[in-house]
Amino acid sequence: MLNARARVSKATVRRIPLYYRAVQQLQQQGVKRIRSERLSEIIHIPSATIRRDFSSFGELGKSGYGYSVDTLVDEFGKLLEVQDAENILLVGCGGLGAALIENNFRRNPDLNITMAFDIDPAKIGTEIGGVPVYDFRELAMRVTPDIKTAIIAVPSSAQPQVIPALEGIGIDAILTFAPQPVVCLPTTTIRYIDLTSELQSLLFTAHHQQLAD
Amino acid sequence: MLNARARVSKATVRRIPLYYRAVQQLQQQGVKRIRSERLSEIIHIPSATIRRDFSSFGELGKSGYGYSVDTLVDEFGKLLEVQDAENILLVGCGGLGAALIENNFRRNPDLNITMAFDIDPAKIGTEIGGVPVYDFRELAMRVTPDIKTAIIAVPSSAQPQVIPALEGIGIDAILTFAPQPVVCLPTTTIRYIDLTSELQSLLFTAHHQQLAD
DNA sequence: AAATGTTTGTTAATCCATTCACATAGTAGC
DNA sequence: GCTACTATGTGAATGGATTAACAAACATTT
Repeated sequence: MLNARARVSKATVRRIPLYYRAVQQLQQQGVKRIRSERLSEIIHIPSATIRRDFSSFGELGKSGYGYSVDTLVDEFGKLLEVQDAENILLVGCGGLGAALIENNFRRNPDLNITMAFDIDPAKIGTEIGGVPVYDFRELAMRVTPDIKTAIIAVPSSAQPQVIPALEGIGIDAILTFAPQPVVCLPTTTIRYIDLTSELQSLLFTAHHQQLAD
Repeated sequence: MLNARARVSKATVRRIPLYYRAVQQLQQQGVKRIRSERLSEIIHIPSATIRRDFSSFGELGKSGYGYSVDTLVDEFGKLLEVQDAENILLVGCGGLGAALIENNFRRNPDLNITMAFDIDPAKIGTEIGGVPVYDFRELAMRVTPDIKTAIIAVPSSAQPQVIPALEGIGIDAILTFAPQPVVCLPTTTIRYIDLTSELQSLLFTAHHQQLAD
């Protein structure tokens, strides 16, 4: 599994889910073996990059043969720990939060939003897509100790109060849609999805493009 | 404005929206000048990176003084073309699509989702947050020629049909939530937001982290 | 107006990631 | 088993982005 000698670069980490999804699809199609060159055509990542990425997880392939699809599914599955379910809490049940609950990463049975929090009395006590919505002030009371991951979909201004509360109950991985930059504990891994920034930088590139990007 | 001699790196482009948002906030707070060192504390980007980024747009600052907040707001506003409204169409009015319409980038009056498309008869003809939902088969008929930008929030499997249709009506900038990699015209700028991948790579980092990231 | 202090813009150094290119190791056919 | 292919894994080269560090430019104070 994780090759102690080789370090896995950040860029590689961001690609693991793409690899995993692609080899899963191949497996479902009954494909048994895959060459880096062919995989490159499917996911639009250069074959040299694929080979280097794969090799940082050990020697997964065979010269003159390629990679066994089953092996890749296994290995990436282990890397992403898809065997043990990841229970996730969500803070903020506005339109975006509700959409995330309803979606609930349906393709990935190991990813489950199991509870949600809000401060709106109209929402507290209800269920969204079978997921109970609790009062955010009852966070510590309601949360189960298996939950280490949170998704934040609250207005940016509310985020500075949310993060310390989450850290206080043992959350160490946070995905947030609020662009407000925050200070968090060194043990907390945080990732931002900033929809407005994505759109604005996309438009900048489109408007100023000489060459395709 | 755009400094012809200096080229703007992709990494810089992705930061422009963050800079714009920060200097707007400073302006609203009545702040007149800002040093790169101080801005660095606010947005958590190293001051050297900020200075290098800013200098790629011309000499915006003054030695021994810093940057005028008003100048920065002006310049970044011009770069992002916030004076002329960008009309956007949305394809796919499921939970996520509806949430995006209702949000509609409210902080940015220049970004407007003005029409939406779906193939569900139950949705066609309705309005979501004041935005009309049309039949996707009427795309060419309904679209106005001012629209050059689209957001796709359809199931991944439907995306290969959606993209060529959009390109056919002159769309050249696409933001999509469907991770399915696609081939598109060289003149089309496309950006993916892949929620599952973001979450999976976040979890990988959190689980395997020795050092904070 | 001179002296002191501050902060930029940029050159050089470093770091990280991608890509090339090929020796090596294995496959497939005969 | 031997020969001709094929595709990996990786050392070396390249490219892109970040960071350090400082001369030059301006502000401020006296």
